Amino acid sequence: MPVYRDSSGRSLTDYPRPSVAVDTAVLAVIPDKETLGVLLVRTGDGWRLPGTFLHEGERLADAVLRSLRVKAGVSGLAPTQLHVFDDPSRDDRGWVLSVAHVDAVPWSRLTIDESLARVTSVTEVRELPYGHNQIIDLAVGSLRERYRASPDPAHLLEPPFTLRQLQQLHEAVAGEPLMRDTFRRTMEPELSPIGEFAIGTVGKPARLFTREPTR
Amino acid sequence: MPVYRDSSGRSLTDYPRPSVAVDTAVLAVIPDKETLGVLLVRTGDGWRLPGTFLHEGERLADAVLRSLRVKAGVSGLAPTQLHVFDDPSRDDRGWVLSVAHVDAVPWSRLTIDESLARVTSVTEVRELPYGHNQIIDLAVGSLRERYRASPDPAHLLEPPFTLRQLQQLHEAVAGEPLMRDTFRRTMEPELSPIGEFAIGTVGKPARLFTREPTR
DNA sequence: TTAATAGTGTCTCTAAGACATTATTTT
DNA sequence: AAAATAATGTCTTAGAGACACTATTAA
Repeated sequence: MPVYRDSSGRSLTDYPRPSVAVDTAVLAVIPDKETLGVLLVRTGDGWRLPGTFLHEGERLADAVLRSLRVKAGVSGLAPTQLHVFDDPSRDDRGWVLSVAHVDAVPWSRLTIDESLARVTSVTEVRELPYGHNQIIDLAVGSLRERYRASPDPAHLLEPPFTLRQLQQLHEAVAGEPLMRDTFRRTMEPELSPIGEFAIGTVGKPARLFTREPTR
Repeated sequence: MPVYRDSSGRSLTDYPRPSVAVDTAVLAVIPDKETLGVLLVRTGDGWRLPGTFLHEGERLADAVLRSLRVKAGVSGLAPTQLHVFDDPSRDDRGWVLSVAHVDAVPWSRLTIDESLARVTSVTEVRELPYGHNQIIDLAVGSLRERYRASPDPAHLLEPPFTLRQLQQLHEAVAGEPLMRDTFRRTMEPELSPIGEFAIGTVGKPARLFTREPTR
């Protein structure tokens, strides 16, 4: 295949190009705390979001998946782009653009090597390098937005589940209590009762739902 | 300044890197048509969105502004990132990432060289190369979202203006008629009457507003 | 039986939508 | 005066929020 030449006879690689990295905020609901946490990996002198440089011919999403397989043992995610951070002085190693990503994962699917990574509650994250705090803010806002109007869009809950379980998940994501009546009215049209009921719980057994829409 | 070396003794530029481009959908309301238009520039064999390669050490937003100064004679914009297009086979010239941007500009500030560029109604845009149709769709959706809840956020209208002028602008952006009562109730809290009235118009003179919030 | 929780009914208040009425201008 | 448009009032309906009541389980 012939190399493209522009009007000055130069190929694309004759011009300066930045390195391109991906950094990802992997969010999960921490079971005991009932709150959103973010996956951080250890560096020489602190913590940062997992990230990697884009390899030749690689898709951004694939670079994200590759970085997460190694650092957190998770696969099968579907990362979403948030923003490109492009401040030339952002990274002291050189000219590096970073494409920030977000995804959410069920806690049970995170298999973390404690010596390499940990999950920190988003309200307790310290100052991170490379503007990673800003990525976390964007990521949390983005996830909260998605969870406002529809039931568990990131599939953090394994169906079937009860409305209460769903609401507790949404409250953990939102970081605040939600109103029961409004929550039910908003979510129920997008749920299907499977005709069975929760067992072994105190109180009247709750109907079990799947995420399938009613229509 | 010493060059950074990784654990293999290589610098960042020893690894393959993509070229990074910016492509921008510049949207404006076409006066006669009362509809959204997008700025297209001529290429050898058709039309495309204005774009350019990122120069060394340059910010993405500055690359956008540089490309638009030349092609459309507009300056002072504030482009917003939409998405990074990263399909390695997207551009037949090589490995090129494109960061799509959007901005809106008052029609009166577009000074177009007819031999280089034109503005086409977004409903009449033909098939474009490099996935540029998708950028236009994202751009229009993004602008419509911004205009749903607040009065002329992109400052397409020069204050002072009447509620009718504002509604006509919003209808051009939305691409559909809006309900007068709802529109007024939504927008009026974020407008300040300047105490003067439109003159030379048929009917009862309308109050003039500025975009300043009432609080 | 009591405590806990689910499911359902319903009251009030507000906002959206729709429409009518009045005010004030140009033609 | 007639036509046009702005400004305002108000009626109806739907939904949000709040709360009460009933149903059904475990302890």
